Amino acid sequence: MSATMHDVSRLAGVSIKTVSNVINDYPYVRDETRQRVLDAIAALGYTPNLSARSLRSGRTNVISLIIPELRNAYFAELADAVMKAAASRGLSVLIEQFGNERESELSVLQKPRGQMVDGVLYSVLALDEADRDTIAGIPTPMVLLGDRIFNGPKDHVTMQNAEGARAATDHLLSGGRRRIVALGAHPGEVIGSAGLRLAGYREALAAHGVAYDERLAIPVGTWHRRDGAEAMRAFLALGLPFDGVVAFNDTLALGALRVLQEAGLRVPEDVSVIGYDDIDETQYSMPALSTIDPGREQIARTAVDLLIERIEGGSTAFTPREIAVPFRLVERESTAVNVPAS
Amino acid sequence: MSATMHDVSRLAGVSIKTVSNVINDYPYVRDETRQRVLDAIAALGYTPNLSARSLRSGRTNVISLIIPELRNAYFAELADAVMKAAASRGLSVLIEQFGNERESELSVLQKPRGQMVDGVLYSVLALDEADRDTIAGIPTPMVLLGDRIFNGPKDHVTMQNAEGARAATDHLLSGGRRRIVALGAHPGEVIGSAGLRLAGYREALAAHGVAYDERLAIPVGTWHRRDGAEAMRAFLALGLPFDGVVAFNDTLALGALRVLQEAGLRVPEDVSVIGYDDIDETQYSMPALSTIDPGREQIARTAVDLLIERIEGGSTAFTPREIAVPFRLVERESTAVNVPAS
DNA sequence: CTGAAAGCGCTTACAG
DNA sequence: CTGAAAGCGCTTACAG
Repeated sequence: MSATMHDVSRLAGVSIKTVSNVINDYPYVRDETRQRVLDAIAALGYTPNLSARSLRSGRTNVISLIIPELRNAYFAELADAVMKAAASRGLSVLIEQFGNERESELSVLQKPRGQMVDGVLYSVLALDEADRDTIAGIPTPMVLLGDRIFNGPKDHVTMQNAEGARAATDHLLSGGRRRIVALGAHPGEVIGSAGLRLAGYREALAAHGVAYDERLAIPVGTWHRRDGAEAMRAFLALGLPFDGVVAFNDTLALGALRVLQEAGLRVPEDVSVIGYDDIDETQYSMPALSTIDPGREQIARTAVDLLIERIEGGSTAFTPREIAVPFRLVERESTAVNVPAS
Repeated sequence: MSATMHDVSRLAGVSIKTVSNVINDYPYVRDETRQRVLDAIAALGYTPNLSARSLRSGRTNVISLIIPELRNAYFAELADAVMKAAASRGLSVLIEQFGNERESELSVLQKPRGQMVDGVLYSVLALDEADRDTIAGIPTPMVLLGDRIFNGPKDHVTMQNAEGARAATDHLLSGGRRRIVALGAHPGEVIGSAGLRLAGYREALAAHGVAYDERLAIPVGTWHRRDGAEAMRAFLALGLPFDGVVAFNDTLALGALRVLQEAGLRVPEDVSVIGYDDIDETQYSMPALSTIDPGREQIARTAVDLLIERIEGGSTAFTPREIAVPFRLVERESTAVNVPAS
């Protein structure tokens, strides 16, 4: 029902190849011919059939972004950054969510929807080195975001988790805090964000000569606001002294903030609090939350660029690369007060 | 390079049509034949080429969702709901953002990416009745979300804006509040969310015999947290007495909440506050925010279902329908205290 | 229940 | 600078 290239070529009095040349900005078309074709396109309201183009060219110009959940502000902001980076390279983005279940993470990764996209950006959550072969076996060009799979089977854009957490902790220590809670630990984890951030926290303590007290490293499984609030409430009930909180993401920090204030503790006077991620909301919380900006925009741009190279180069062309994007310490109200070092 | 139907048919010793029948669950295939085909598919790791299928069938099984911005929690949650509703009907979702500029809203609507999707869900922001013909002229099956275009050119799923705002206002009035700020007005607007919500606010006042004081209807152009905070700060500077706030969305309410508390006003004791949208965060703010749940899940399901009907029925098959989804008042801490009626 | 054939609308060598 | 032809990998009548 809608016009095809044949209709355009007939109306313009040229061959279908010439129409294709005009559409694809092939340079060697006479101006007059080009104009005739352009006029015909406008007159017919012609738009190329993208399925036909994809079938023939093998490219869809769509990539997918596989994330746990869009309702999580961190991933919504990541998706926004990826969509903008992709748009600047002429790509559209198909978002797929897998939630918090390992099963569904695996099945989303493997389903044939992959046939409709040129490549995949995948923000790893539950999978780890044990799943290396599974991921290596996926033929679609793929770039990983996140931190769990090392010596990776695919290109990988990471943030500097340990370094960022170290800087966050150092920031509180430099403000005179000595009893600093680490909120969001995953005991036993080594290569995930929680493990790396805990390592950074410990490095900072060591550098300042402060002993690590494992009672201050609070385990929190999932990193939602409710989890942060509950964990902080439980910690307060223990009655241990503390003067700072390094939360392993902003959402945990915001949940903790609320509980601290309900308990009558002043932030930052009594407790200095810092998060991780620099989600938009940290600018507006009360008090505004200090945090680590992991370099989201740069992560998105880098990942899209690597993926395009993979797509164009054939996915097995060269060995996987790992790129760590620099972070930035963002100082706001929640850490604005120094105390005399004890 | 990857296997095709021909490879499968050759390996299974059947015709290509039989392979197609198996893949598409055509019932009249002998069990033994089906199994041979299934084995061949597994052996070759065959997955259908979706571009070829789309070219032939005219269907991509992808719809697009056109929204202002994913970083806004309301739209992230809407996108989540739409993706879940779409997935349950076998559809993927391509998200397109247009930001806050009218120009870009128009251009996203009209770009040929439409050729790659079966239909479009479009959350109207800046366009209105003046753009009716533009929207009517778009051939792609389309369902509108939002409130600005009436006697619409397309199917339309709306929330009950006026009724919801009326219920929110009535909730504060029933709690004894009499000087209620309306936060987020768009002066002169009639058919948009702001106009409708203001109308609902006024209806509730009238029903309680409270005179409308236009100094309490605070204009706020965009509805971000910063805007709510700034508008509330400016209002406090006027020194007018008030005891309640009906914010036209949750984000405004959260911004206002912070400023009220900074100014030493207690919520809900001194000022009762209610928002609109029921975004996840309202459960965790301090205090937890009362709000109107506009029925997001139902909006998403209804819109996806209408769109599928349009896609399957041909987009001009019947006259546009308008469906208003019921809302729900969600009472939380921010309105939990009644005061004696003055 | 299964097969042979046409064709969806493009792009891409190959010619000229 | 432009044309004629092949073919990407499916689905869909049409037969039998």
